[in-house]
Amino acid sequence: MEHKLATAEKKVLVDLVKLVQKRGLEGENGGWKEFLNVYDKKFGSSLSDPSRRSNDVLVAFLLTFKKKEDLQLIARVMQCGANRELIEKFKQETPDKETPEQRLVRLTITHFQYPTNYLFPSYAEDWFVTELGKKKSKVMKSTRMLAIDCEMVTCDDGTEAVVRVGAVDRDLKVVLDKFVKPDKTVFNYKTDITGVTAEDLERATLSVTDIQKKLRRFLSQGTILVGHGLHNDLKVLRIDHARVIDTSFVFEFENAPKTHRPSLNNLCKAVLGQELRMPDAAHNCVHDAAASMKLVLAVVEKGVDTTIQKSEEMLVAEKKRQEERQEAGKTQLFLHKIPHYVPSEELQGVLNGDFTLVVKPPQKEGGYSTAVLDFNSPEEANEAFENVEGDVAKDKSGLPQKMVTLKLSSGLVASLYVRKMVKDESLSEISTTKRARTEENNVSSKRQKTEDDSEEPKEANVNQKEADKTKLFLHKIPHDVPSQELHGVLNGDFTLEVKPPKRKGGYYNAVVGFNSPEEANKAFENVVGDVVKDKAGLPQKMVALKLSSGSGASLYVRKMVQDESPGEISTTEENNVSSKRQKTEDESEETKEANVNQREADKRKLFLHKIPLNVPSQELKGVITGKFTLEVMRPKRKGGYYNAFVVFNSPEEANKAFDKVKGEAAKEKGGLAQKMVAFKLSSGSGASLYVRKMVQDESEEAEEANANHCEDHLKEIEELKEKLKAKDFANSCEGHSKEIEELNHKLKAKEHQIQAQDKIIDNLKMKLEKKQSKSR
DNA sequence: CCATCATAGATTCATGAGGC
DNA sequence: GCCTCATGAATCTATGATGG
Repeated sequence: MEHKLATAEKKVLVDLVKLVQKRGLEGENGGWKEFLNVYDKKFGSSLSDPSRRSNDVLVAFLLTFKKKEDLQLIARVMQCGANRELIEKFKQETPDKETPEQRLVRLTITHFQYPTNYLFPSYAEDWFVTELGKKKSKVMKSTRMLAIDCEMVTCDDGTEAVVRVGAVDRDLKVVLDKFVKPDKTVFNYKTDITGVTAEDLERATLSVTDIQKKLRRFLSQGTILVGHGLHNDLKVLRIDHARVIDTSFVFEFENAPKTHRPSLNNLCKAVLGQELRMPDAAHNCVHDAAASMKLVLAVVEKGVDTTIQKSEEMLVAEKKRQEERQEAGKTQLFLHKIPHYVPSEELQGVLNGDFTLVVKPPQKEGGYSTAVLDFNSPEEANEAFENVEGDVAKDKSGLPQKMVTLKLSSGLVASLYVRKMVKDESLSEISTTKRARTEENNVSSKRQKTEDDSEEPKEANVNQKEADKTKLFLHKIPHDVPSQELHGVLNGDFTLEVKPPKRKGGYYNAVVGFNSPEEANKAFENVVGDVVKDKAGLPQKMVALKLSSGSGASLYVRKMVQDESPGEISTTEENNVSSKRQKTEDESEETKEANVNQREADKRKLFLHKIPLNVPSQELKGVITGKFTLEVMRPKRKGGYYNAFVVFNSPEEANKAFDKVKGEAAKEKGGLAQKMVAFKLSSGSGASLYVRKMVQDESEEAEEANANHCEDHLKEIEELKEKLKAKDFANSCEGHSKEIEELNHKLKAKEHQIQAQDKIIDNLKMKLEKKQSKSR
């Protein structure tokens, strides 16, 4: 074995390692990755693609297998690889001697799916492995063929069992047609498909082993086994045979994707010009076996090409299906990759318009869901799609889609995709060939590009510098900062043009457009923060802002041009405190409303975080009092912590529950109320976690709270000032100057904080006023 | 209806380079 | 030294086709 491995072709070794990996087999050092970690200290499992490893490593890994069945599998794969090589070699050396039958065998066993589908665990005892016969050249030339097909039922243990076997020889003579008695209880006969009933099986006496025996005499001397999807049949019959022709491997429809294996029925229609069975009719294994034999004979005897044109009928059917899909798709939009934690109600907010929403839950827990939106007319669907914020991209098949990032009422940010179900009107003609389709795509992407090219640069080129003077550039904005909140960063009348992050979870940028250079300048000066130069020498300020969600964020505000006269507007001017932010026009009603709704929802929630993984979510119910539902989030990392939301029916209940939590109240970084809770698990061990409110109290009484907050700060400032004075007074030694400086610094920081708070309060007041005037 | 399979698309993760 | 970005590999998911 060692010798065989050492001299094997790289491809064989690579396939072997991949197969071993796929089957989850482990050698003495464990699986492939574990082996790498032990064997290769330098790269370890980071370079785990077998095809990028040397033969030596591959062989060393394969030699760690010592179990008998593993060794047998390895030997078999080696044999398989050797066979393939031999056949290729045979073909190259004597191309004229290859019989048509042998050519089909070669096509089958060199098919890329052959190794995964036709390597059976035939070392097991109840398997029947056929013998080819001694003389290779004779075997290669044998043209005897036998087509088989089976009908299977599902058993109560979920496995499949063969219940009927049909076999047909080269002359289409039926040599076997028997029912098989399964050795397990049948769960589902699937009679409409198999055509087999419980009654049929009452008379059956044969077992799989009996069938193996009956087939044995046909399968010597290099007889070729023929079938459609033959590996399925061989698997249930537990027969391992080396010379096979699988018609689903051999034939392919022109222009069909690689993965689309042809169905037996379609092949019959296209190659033989006759229908195998009426639609919805049950299968008959004798007919199916005969059909695959006829297909092979068509190639062998009539020289039919194995790459076949789709029949007129197929094309028509395809076209019809596509048209139907198009028609239905015109009034629909498709949402996909929706994270599991997005409640379906919140999806309504993603799009505007009148539609019905059908959500398909994720297949696995914690997976993604999809949803279909049905509109009343194609126009409405189109309009709703146009209104979605985001860049249009094409999915794989050329359908337009946009990535949407939405903020949930829970404070989480989720991203999902909105996809149209049809191509854009202008290119909606249905293409029938692949080439036409790709051409169409090229045209459309080109068209998009030229549009983009012609619009943006033209505008920008008119007078770049003049235009830039009226702009400020916000950059390094964390992705979780909603663009609406950026309005609070600057005062003045401006428009905001948001550039989405280049990568998910990355930072995004925004261009702020003012009416005049002066306004832009003024707004920049009013930003709280120190001016620094960026790399290119443009003035910029770092801004720390507090989001309505309570968390903090920082970003940069940069001028787009050099300062012409830096002293023109002084930074020490006092007008910044009282200036009120004007509401920009592009802040739509919907977003405002959505924000309000989110806040309302947030009020009813508490956020538990840093919950150790060993705390069962059930036990969390003991930490919080009251009636609530618990939404547990999955941990982001193994061995880390997890978080959870506690949702109450009303904000009051949430507040009450928070107050009742035992623990010292503190403020987290973003200023939200938070308590650390230590408690005992039922297992006896202790645990601790944090309970946090989701919102900072706002408007009405909340504003008062904010005001109090400010008063607190003022007090603190007074105190600091007094301290400063006292220090000054007590000793003016130089040794204390450092301390004084520090205190001064603190003072300044506090002032900044107050300014920021002021701004937020102003902001909120504005919003409140606006809302009240609206509701009147 | 179900299971299987391969694939494409998307995200996550790890890593190195480079800015601040 | 921390942070981001770019890159590529690994991993996950939905999909669509097959078979019964």
